[in-house]
Amino acid sequence: MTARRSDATRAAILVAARERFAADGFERATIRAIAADARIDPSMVMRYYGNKEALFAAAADFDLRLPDLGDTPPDRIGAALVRHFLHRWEHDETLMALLRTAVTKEAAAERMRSVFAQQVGPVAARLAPDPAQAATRAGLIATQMLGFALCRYILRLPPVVGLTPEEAVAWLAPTVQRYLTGEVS
Amino acid sequence: MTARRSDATRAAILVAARERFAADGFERATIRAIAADARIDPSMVMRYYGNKEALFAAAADFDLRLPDLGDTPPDRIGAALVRHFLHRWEHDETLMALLRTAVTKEAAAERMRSVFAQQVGPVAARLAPDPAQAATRAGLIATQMLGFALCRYILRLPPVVGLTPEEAVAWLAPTVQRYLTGEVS
DNA sequence: CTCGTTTGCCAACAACTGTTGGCAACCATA
DNA sequence: TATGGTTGCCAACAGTTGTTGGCAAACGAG
Repeated sequence: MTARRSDATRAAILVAARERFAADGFERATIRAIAADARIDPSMVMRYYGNKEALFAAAADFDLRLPDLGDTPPDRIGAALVRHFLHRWEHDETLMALLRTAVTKEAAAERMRSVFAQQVGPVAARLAPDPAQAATRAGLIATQMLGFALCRYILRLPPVVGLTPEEAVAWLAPTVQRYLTGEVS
Repeated sequence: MTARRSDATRAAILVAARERFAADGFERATIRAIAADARIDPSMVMRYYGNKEALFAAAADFDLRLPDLGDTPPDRIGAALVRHFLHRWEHDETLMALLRTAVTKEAAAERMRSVFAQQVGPVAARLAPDPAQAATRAGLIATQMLGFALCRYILRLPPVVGLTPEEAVAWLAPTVQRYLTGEVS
């Protein structure tokens, strides 16, 4: 596949779309605003991505990129996971775009579900004492990590915004660790 | 103040507005749809509530109604809080309307912040080992409770939806308890 | 150079949005 | 019964939205 001359435009649209979706959510991010950011005509967005939903699907294509964790001591996996989540969240606005949209668009919610099922699920499956609980444990981890992101990056609750990354890890790691490997109460 | 003849209409509008805001979020919930649900003309909504933002403010007026907890053993407060949150969430769509909107509307986010600061804050202030940490502890509780609500009621992650209320309490109570009274790691 | 394709912009459409003003029916009070 | 405010609906406005079709310039293969 040879590089097309319009690849730069396509990429610029994608970058602008991610920014707008992350900052405003799906409905408030308009094609016109995205096109203006990318310095092209709104009709180009339609030509290259079909429609707004497809553009979002392309812009919100996301991978958690969980590290292997194979050589991490089992009792430190919680901290490693929290640290990784935090890092991903701070350096990639795709997650923010996805969450802001998932709250009101079923298609985005479905993608969020699959991200956690396919990427956190396996980690839980490998480490949970009882494999039958793996999905539940992955779900519980999702509640804590997504809740933290919601409060810190979206709602911007002052006490949560004020935590340093290491303080956040110190507080959340035991929770995630317990959800992953702890006994059922 | 004598009861006006239009009070029933006002109330019907508010009920319909809460339902729509909870189900669709602020932008997708249209005045026309709300009016249709309430079986009145869209212009009535404007006459009685001024504009859409004011209508939302009226519909999303929310109180967590945290119980006194004065006679609850300190080590059971976590469970009591989780149980109460769950109950509130299942029986009042106002919280859902608020959360769905807070993700994209700053005014709603601000209300969410004040709900937690003014209603969860005092509980933490009374029970936290170090009063200086009260706000942080309240914030951490918010991350877990809002994250759980997000995953269960909005994103509908299957493993989280599948938990019975008592299972949810069993899993989350230790987390909330630690955030409230546990030592800093 | 020539010609078909690609890239881009402009203008417009149709649908939907929040919002407004006017008009008819109703009601309580005098 | 007359009057002034209340309740409700209809029609319309102005702005914004996603989306489309056509046209001009630039490009690349022959």
